[in-house]
Amino acid sequence: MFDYCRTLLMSSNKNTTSKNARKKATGNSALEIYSVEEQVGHLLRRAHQRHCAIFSERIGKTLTPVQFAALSMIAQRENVSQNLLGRLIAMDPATIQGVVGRLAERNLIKSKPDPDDRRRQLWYLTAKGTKLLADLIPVAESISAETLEPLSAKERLAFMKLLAKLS
Amino acid sequence: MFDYCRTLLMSSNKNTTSKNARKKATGNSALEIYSVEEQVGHLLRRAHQRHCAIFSERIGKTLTPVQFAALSMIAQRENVSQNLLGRLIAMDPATIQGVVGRLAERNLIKSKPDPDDRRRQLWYLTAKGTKLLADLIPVAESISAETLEPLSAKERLAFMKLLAKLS
DNA sequence: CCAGACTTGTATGTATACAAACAATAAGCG
DNA sequence: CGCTTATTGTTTGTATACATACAAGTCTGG
Repeated sequence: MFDYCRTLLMSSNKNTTSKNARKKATGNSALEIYSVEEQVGHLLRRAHQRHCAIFSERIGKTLTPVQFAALSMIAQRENVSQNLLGRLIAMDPATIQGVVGRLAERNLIKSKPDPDDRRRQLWYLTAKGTKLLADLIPVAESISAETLEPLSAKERLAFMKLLAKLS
Repeated sequence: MFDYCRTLLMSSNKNTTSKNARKKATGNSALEIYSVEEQVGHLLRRAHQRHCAIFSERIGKTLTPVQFAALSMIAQRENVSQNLLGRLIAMDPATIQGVVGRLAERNLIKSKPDPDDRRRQLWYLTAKGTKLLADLIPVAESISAETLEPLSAKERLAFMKLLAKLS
């Protein structure tokens, strides 16, 4: 999963090299000047895509980035409800449900009813989940490093500061 | 679509405010120090999420960010094959197929066979697609601006430069 | 204490996003 | 020319991501 970006980087891209194939401007309309590739949104999408490709290369089929985030957060906040877990890592209730379900299916997390609220289940790591997470954290750190690898040490710091303001 | 991030920002977040609920460290293991929320990958995901929420707020159900990107690129490179289009905006062949299909269904784009390659269809904008794109480009520009709004003018420039290196 | 508002979790439907496998066509090479 | 390899597009299956609607439980103001 998520290897597409890498494939792109490695491919010869024979057909993408005709960079000057852009339409001749017949006027000055926005339509002929606007360039999606230079927009923040597109660059954010690409950067995230690249990160996921690196993640997938290192961690492969063990966990997805989102599953890893959920597992990490459950480690930080033991006995967390599904809903709160979602808010903590910015996931929709409908989304977190699937994530939690897949982690539970694999016995990485378990739940018990909340004594204070009959609607809630409180989630915690199993021994298997704890072990897996402990094994993966060093890898995750190297993934973060590789994601930022194109930047100098100074740039990395600056970038992280600015990025934090946009999330 | 994509309004979840906005909902989050606006909600009172009653249950997320207990920021010190983090487990007491009983040792010095990576497991108790590691913090997903501070990782590049997570921040990239959040920033992209926020951008999509802004996009959805402004453009709503008309087009998704990805559909808009595809439409824009077809405007820039008229008579582009599905596959090349995907490469130009960093989309999997399987993904771009669905995107192109939905745009075609709505008569925003059309295709003709490539005389040089019987496998290819060459895509171009319909009048309706051209009109829609022209109408949306100013909105898209304001979306980019709002996405970067938390940064100062200087910071925006710096951020875009660094982000471009990571995509 | 109770009616309305909110929260939690579920379900359904649509849209990315990608892996993997495939058929049809094209291109390269001996 | 045939053989191999690469490209194009499709299909299937899984995993986010979110809107929308909903049932069940909790909370709060009057």
